[in-house]
Amino acid sequence: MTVTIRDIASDAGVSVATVSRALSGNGRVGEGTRERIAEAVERLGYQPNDLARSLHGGATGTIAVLVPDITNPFFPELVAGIQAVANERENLLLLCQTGEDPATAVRELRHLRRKRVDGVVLVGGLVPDDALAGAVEGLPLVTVDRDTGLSGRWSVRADHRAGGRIATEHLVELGHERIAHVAGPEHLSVAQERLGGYRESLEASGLEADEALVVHGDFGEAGGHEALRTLLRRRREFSAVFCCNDLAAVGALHALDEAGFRVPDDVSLVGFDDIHLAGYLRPALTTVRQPIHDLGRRAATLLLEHAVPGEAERHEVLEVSLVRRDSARSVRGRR
Amino acid sequence: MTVTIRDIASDAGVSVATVSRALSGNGRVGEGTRERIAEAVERLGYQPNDLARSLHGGATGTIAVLVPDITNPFFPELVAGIQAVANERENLLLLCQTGEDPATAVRELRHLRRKRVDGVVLVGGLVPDDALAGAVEGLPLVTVDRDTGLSGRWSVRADHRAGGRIATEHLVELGHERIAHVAGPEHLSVAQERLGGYRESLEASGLEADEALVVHGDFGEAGGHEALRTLLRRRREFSAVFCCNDLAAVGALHALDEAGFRVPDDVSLVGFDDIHLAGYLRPALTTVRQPIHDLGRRAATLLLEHAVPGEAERHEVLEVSLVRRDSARSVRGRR
DNA sequence: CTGTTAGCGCCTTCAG
DNA sequence: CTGAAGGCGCTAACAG
Repeated sequence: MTVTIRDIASDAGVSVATVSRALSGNGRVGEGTRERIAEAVERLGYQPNDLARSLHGGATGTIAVLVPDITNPFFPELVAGIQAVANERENLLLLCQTGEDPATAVRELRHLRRKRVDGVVLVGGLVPDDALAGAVEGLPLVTVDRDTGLSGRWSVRADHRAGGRIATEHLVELGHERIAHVAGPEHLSVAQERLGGYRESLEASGLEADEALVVHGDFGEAGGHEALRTLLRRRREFSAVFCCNDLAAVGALHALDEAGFRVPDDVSLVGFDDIHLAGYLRPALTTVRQPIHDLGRRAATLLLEHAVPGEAERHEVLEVSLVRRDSARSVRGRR
Repeated sequence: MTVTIRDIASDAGVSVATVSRALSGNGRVGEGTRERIAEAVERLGYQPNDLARSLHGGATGTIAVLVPDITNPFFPELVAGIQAVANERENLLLLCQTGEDPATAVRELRHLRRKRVDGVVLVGGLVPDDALAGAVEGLPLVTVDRDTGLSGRWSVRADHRAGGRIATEHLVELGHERIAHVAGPEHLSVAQERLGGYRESLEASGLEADEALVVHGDFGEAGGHEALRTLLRRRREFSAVFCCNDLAAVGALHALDEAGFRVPDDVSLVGFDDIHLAGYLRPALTTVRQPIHDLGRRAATLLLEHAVPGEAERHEVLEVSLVRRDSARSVRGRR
C-alpha cells in the first residue's frame, strides 16, 4: 500500500541502510547511488514516515502551546509568534485550549507527552503548580505570563507592574486625580501586578488610593462591563479608568456609554495589551502595549534552544510601552 | 531511561502482550493481572508511546487545520469549532498558517503527511487546485469556504451568495437606492459570491447597478479603508455600503469618518461574518452572520467521521442571517 | 485468559 | 562506500 524505504531500496538496487543514509544525509553515499535513490523516491512517490523516524528516540519536531481560549484576541497574536519560530525550524505546532480549566490542562499535557512532543509553551496562570508538576515532569516547558513556582522552569513575561505604573502615570500627567481601576481576577499574578503598578503610581504621585475605586472583574468584555457598572453604583467621583486589559476596556466603554458618559470627554480610559482591536475602536483606545508577538517568539525560541529540564532556568521580562490614542485626555468634566 | 511496556510487564510478572491488552482494553485480561498491571504502571510512572502505537498503521489521533492567518479574527473562531470536536474525540489539533502563500501551504501539507496526520481541514481558497492535488493525494481532507475543483473532496461553506443578497436587501428595505459594495479579492470565490448576491438583489429590486459603486479591496482593514477612499474619489452618489467582511467594514468606517461622514447618519454600513469585533464597534456593526464556530465543527466532524478519500463526496452549505445593529438605518442624507 | 512471535518503518552500529 | 542485523515501543495474529 504505502511505499516504504524498502520499496525504494529494491527499486534502486541498494540496501535500506544506504537509502536511509542518502535520505537523512548522515553517512556518505556514492554519487551514482544517490541519484538512483532520488529517482526511485520520485517515481514511487515515497513519503518518509516521521513516526518511525521519531520512534528511535529522536525529536518529533512538534511542540505544543496551551492557551485558555484561542478566541480571546490576545492569544492568536501570541500563537502567531510561537508559530513563526516553530516554522523557521521546521517544527509543527499543536494547539490546545484549556478553557481555563486546570483538569483539562493536565489531561492535555498528559496526552501531549504520549505523543512525545518536544516541548510545550504554557500560557496563563490557571493551573496550580502542584497539579502541573507531575504532568510536566521531564518535559521541556516554557511558561508565558505565568507566575510559576515550578523550579527549573523557564518563563517569559511582560513587565506587568511597570505597565500598571505607566498607564496610571499617564492619567496622572493628564491631570486626573480620581483614577479608578478595573482589575483582573484576583488570583492571577499578572492582574495583581498591574494592580500593584497602579497603586505604586498613585502613591508616588501623592494621590489618595481609594479602595472603592478598585473593582475586580475578569479579562473579558462582560467582566469589564459589569465591573464598571459596579463602580458606577458606588457613586464615587472619578474622571479616569485604567482597565486591566483591552477587552475589559471595551466592556467599560460600553457601560460608560450606556450611563451617558462620553469617552474621553467625561471619562478617560486606558487599557492594557494593545490587541489589534484597540486601534479599531472609536475612540481608539489608549493602552499599554505588550509585545505580544515577541512574547511568543521568545517563548518558542527558549523552548527550542535551551529548555531542557534541569538546565539552569531563565526568566525573561519584556518591556511594555504606552500607546497614546484617543481614549484618554486631560481632565475636564468628572463624575 | 524511559519506562516501556516491557518494564511494566516484567514488573507485573506477565508478558508484554497482556500488558498491551490491559492498557488498550482490547482482549480480555484477568481481574488480578489487570490490577497488578495498573499498579506497576502507577509505580513506574509509565507513559504509553503513541508513536509506536501509531506506527502500526493505526490512526495518529491528530488532525491539522491550515488557515491563512490566525491573527485574522475570523479564523480563531473557526479553529475553536474544529478544536471542540477534535477534543471530544480525543484528537489533537495541529495549527498551520499559510500566510496566503500556496507554496507554503503545499510544503506544510507535505510535512503533515510525513507526520501521518489523520486528516486536514483546509481553509480559504488561496491554493490552486493543481498544486494541491498532488500534495493531498490519499489524505482525508475537508475544505472550508473554498471553491474546489478537487474531485472526491468534501467541503463546508456558508451561503455567501445568500449573504450578499440579504445584506443588500436589508439596505434596499431601508430605502437606500445607491448602494456601494467594497468587494473582496476578485479571484476568491467567496468574494465573487457575495458580490453576485449583491448584484442579484439590486436587480431584483429594480435598482440601477452602477459598476462605479463596486470597488475591490481585500479582507483586511487596510483594504477596506483604501477601497472606500477610492470610492469617495469617484464622486458618485451613494448612501450605503455593503462590505465584503467585517474587517473591511472597519476600514471603511474609518475612511468615512476621516472624510467627515457619519455612520449611520450619513452613510449606512453592512458587514459580513459577524466576528466578535462587530458587536464591540461603535456604532455596533450591522452584518451578515456566518455560523463560524459551526463551520469549524461541521468540517471537523465530516473529517473525522466520513472523509476517506474516494468515498462519495459531500458538500455542506450553512445558512447565514442578518444581524441588525446600529450601522445601518433608513436613508436620510446622502452623498 | 495468557504467552510467543512477528512485524510497523526507520536508523544505527558493526562488518565487509 | 555499502550491506546485514538488531532494535525503537507497541500491537496483532497465533497458539496454548
